[in-house]
Amino acid sequence: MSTPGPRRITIKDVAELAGVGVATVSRVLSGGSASAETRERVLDAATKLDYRPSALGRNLRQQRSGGVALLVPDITDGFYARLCDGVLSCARSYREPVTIGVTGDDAEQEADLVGGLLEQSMDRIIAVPSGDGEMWASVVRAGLNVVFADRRVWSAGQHARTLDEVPAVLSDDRSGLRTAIEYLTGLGHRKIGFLARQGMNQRVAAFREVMGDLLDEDLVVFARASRDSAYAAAAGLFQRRADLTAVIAGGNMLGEAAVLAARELYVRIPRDLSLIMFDDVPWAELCSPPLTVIAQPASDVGYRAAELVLRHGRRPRTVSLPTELIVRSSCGPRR
Amino acid sequence: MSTPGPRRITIKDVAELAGVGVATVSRVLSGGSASAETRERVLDAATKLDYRPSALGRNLRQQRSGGVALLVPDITDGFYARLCDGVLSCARSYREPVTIGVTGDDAEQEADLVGGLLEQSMDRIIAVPSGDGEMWASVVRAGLNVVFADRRVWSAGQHARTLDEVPAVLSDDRSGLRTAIEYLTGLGHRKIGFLARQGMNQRVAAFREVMGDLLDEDLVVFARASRDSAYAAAAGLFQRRADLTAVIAGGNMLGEAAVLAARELYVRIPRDLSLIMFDDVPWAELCSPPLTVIAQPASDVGYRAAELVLRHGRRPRTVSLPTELIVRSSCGPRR
DNA sequence: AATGATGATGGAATCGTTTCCATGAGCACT
DNA sequence: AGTGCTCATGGAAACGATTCCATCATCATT
Repeated sequence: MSTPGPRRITIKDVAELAGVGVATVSRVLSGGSASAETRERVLDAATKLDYRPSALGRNLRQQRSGGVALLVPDITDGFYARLCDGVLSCARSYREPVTIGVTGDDAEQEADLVGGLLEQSMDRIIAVPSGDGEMWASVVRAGLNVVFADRRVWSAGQHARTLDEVPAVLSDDRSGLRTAIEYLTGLGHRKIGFLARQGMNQRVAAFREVMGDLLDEDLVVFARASRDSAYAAAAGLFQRRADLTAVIAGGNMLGEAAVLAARELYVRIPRDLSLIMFDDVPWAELCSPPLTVIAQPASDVGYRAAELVLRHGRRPRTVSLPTELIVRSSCGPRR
Repeated sequence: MSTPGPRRITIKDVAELAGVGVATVSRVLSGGSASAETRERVLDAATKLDYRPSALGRNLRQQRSGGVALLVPDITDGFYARLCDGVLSCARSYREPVTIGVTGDDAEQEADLVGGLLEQSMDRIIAVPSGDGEMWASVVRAGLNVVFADRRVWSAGQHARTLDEVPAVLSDDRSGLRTAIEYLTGLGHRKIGFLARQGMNQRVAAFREVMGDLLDEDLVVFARASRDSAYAAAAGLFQRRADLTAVIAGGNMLGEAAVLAARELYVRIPRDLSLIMFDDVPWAELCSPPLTVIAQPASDVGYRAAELVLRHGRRPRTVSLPTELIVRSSCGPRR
């Protein structure tokens, strides 16, 4: 069926043509020391033969496969798509392949995925973590090079130490939220709701903190990862609490759900309800009315995380990227 | 710094504990023949030691690394994000890791990426191809297992044969376009424009064909992959041809650009201009006015493509998935 | 001149798996 | 009893790189 084909060019061929040993070729090609003359001969031979080192051989020897793994909850969500894009673009400049896995914000799936990566001897992971600290702690202790992006796992119990060591690139939810809430209170709003997705602990915590006395725990609701669940959460909140005058959606899917639910229930934005959404997606401007948003540097988060995991130099504990309130037309004064 | 740690459990350890040779262990674990008793002993030993085969060793021996590569123009585009999601979800059920690369619809970057994959000895690629046939033909001849998704490369010259053999999963642009154009002509439109992105040859060809006598070549315009370019193309078209009464956007980024440009230029949709967009994204419904779209089964395209490349059974040449016109409010009668 | 330090070099081991091949046992048939 | 067949089995050879280690040359220092 398939012809034997031309044998792959190996380091041995290069060594032979250059009249040196394989060890020397390896050294030259990976930047080790060698005399100028030898170096030239080797390089010559390599180009003449169009030699491409096999990642397979290298990987086995080094007991680690190259490349980076990236775990996100949902690649279909514009925010994570941009985050991926950032990672991809950084990894590209290092010529490192990126393996992507979708966790669906589910601890079990995440653990599964990580298991697969372990089997592949992947030792660099960028993750938007969903699972419990237990699992991540064990991964870190196994010597894997982990960087968290967008959120980190809560240090719990005995693993606190291990997990606090893990670098993370986050967007500064708190400051964005603060600006947003100040903006809303400035417009007279007092009953402000928050639409969250499970796993958004950090963001919710920031909301609670910034709201301070104004906080009404009954106004923060959680949805699962699906669109339907987001819609249900939004619709439920709107119906349950007629006194609600403003709401902050914790992500673009939540925002979408809020707009839809509002429309369905004849709640007019911004007349009856002011809406601010986390994450500035292209359609926020196309929406009717154009949505006021807290813009997040999704792509930068990914890029920086990739840098952290790839450069591997001195590692700052955690970096926090600024968010920005972009005012459009979805907020109005309290009526 | 790092402790030597417990040595990895290898097949040799299992063999020793089970009192058999490594060859036997390998056979048992990969479903070869062995006596019932031996099989049990091996399986026992493996679980007792919590043995995980190393993908590295296997890969080197088999001269191919597992997993699938996926090349898309832009992961930030909702359509391709869904396509990725489909691939990911299929690959998951085969426990195969997926490596994603972004081509930016650029032949050179694509070739670069493919080079990287070659180096990794990846031999299964799902691609939304951007590059020339030359390159893909050589990849296919090198024995790689390629499946095209969303579009295929045009068979040119001597490579026609090779490339026609490559399976592809496409969405049936033609039928969707036909319905859309019939819908528009039914509303009285005659001057119908098409906003395309470079590389959308197939879709443009379908447009030309379906339009037949109505086709005005001056009304089909091309943009590059960026948002800005899409906006420029749309705005340019709207300004240049005041007699335009309807336009079809070849993708969601083009549609977005069209809405924005129209708004900017005080072109009212659907009063002054009817708009139909390829791809039903969540925000199409949130847009003002809600957009009439040609829905594409992006996720299915990805899923089927992954199936094709992974199952590798008898391979149908090409499969075409249906598209559907979803009428909302962005089209009106010609004025 | 003897000694030591430095640097370039190549042979060989190593990584963990799959697979080729030879061996030997068991069995049926002549 | 001898022959041939089918199995299960294990040793050993790949796969292609990196890297340890020993060797040797060169040069400076005492």
